[in-house]
Amino acid sequence: MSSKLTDRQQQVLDCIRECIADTGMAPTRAEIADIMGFQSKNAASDHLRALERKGFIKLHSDRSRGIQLLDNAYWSEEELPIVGKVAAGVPIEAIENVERTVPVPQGLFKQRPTYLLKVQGDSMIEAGIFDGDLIAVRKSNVARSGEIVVARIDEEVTVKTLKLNKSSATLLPANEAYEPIKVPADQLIIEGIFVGLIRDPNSF
Amino acid sequence: MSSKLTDRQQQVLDCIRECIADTGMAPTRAEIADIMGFQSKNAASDHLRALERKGFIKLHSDRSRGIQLLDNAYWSEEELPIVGKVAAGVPIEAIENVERTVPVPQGLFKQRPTYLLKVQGDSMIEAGIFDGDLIAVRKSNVARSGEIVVARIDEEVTVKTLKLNKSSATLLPANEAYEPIKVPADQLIIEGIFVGLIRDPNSF
DNA sequence: ATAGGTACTGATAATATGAACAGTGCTATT
DNA sequence: AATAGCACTGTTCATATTATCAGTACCTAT
Repeated sequence: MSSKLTDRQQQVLDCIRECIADTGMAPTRAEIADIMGFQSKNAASDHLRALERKGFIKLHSDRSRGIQLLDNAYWSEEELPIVGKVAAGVPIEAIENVERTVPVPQGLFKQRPTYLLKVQGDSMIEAGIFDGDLIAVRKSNVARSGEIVVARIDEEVTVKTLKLNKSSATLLPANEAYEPIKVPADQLIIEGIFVGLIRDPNSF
Repeated sequence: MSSKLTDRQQQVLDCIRECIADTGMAPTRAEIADIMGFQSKNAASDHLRALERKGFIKLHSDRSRGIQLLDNAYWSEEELPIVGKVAAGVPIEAIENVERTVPVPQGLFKQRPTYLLKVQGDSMIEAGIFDGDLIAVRKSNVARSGEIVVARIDEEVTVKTLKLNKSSATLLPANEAYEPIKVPADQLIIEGIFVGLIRDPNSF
C-alpha cells in the first residue's frame, strides 16, 4: 500500500518536515509551491494527494495547513527493564533481576530493543562500549557474524563481537588486553543482539 | 518577562498542546472556542494574545493556525531536535538547521538535554564518542574544567573535553592523532555541555 | 494507441481563518 | 472613584487557504 515515493515527492515530503520542524506549522499549498519553486499552487496539491494516496501523510480537508505526517508519527514510549549487569570483560554475572526501568521510546533505535543491560568492564572500549553504559538488546537466539551480541557461556553472560566459522564461534573483545574466546557452536547461547547504546555521564 | 499564567490561560495552553499532539496542527481560534466552550472566537483571540505577551507562544500574524509553542512548551515533552552535525575531528559545521527530531524521555539522562547533535569525526573515540553517535547536549554558556563541551570557535562547532587554566582554555581531543586546541578565554564560546550519548548501530 | 501516473501552469470559486471593533461584567489595585 | 487586567459575547471585514476545473507535456505499461 505504501508504495515508494518519487524523487520529487520525497523532496516535497522533506519540505513539509522542515516546515514543521522550523515553525511548528505545516505549510500551505502556496508555501510549498514557493519553497519548491512551483508557479502553480496546484502542483503542490497534486503532490500532497500523491503523498496521501501512498500513505505518508493525512490531509484534513478544508482545514488550513491540514497536513499530518503519518510514517514517523507514532512513537509510543515503552518502559524497558534493566535486567542486570553484563560483563564486557570476564563474564561474571547472569541475567536476572530487574533493577529499574528506563523509558525508551519506540523509534529511538532502528531495531526495537527488548531490554537493557548495564555494562561492566572494559573489554569493548575499542567499540565505544564503556563501563557503565547501558546497551539496548533485542532478544534473539541467532546472530550473524560481525554483530555485537549478548552471549551466554555456561551460566555467565558477556557482550562481544561474534565471529562465526564452520563449526565454532569466536567471541571477540574490542580491547587488546583481552583474548578472543573460542567456543564450540553447541555450547554458545545467543541471548540477544546489540541494537543501541545509551550513556549518561552523570549517572554513577 | 514570562509571568505566570492564570488558570484559564493554562487551560488554553494545554488545549493547544493537546491539539498539536493529537493532529499535528495548532488549533484555530474557532476550534479553541469550541473546545473551551466559548461562544465567541474573540475569547480565544484574547487568550492567545495574553499567552504571547507572557512569552509562552508565538503568533504568526495572518497565518492560519499560526500558533507556535515556544521553548519551554514545545520540546519539554519528549521530542528533541537534532540541530545539526558537530565535528569531533576538525571543526567543520555550525549549529543550524533541524534535521529531524528524536523522542527522548525526561528520565533517560540525569541532566535534561536541550537538543541533540550528530557527531562527525573520530577525535573523541577514546572517550567513547564515535562518528555517527548522537550526543545529548544541555545548553549552557559556562562549563567546568574536565567536562565534555560543545564549543564554538569563530563559526565552527566542535565537541571536546574542556580544560581551564588561568587565562586560557584548552579543548582536549580524545585521540592521539589530534592536537589540543588552545584558545584565549574570550574567543571561546561554550554552546552546551555533554549530558548523554545515544548510539544506533543500525542507523545507516 | 490507449490509459494511467507524474509533473506541472493558470485561473476561479468557495470557505476557513485572522483581525478589528464595540460592548458587558467581574475583580483587584491605587 | 478610577484604572487596569481578566474573561468573555457578538459582529463585520479582509485575506489566507483549500478545492476544483481546464490544460500541457512526458513517460511507462498494456
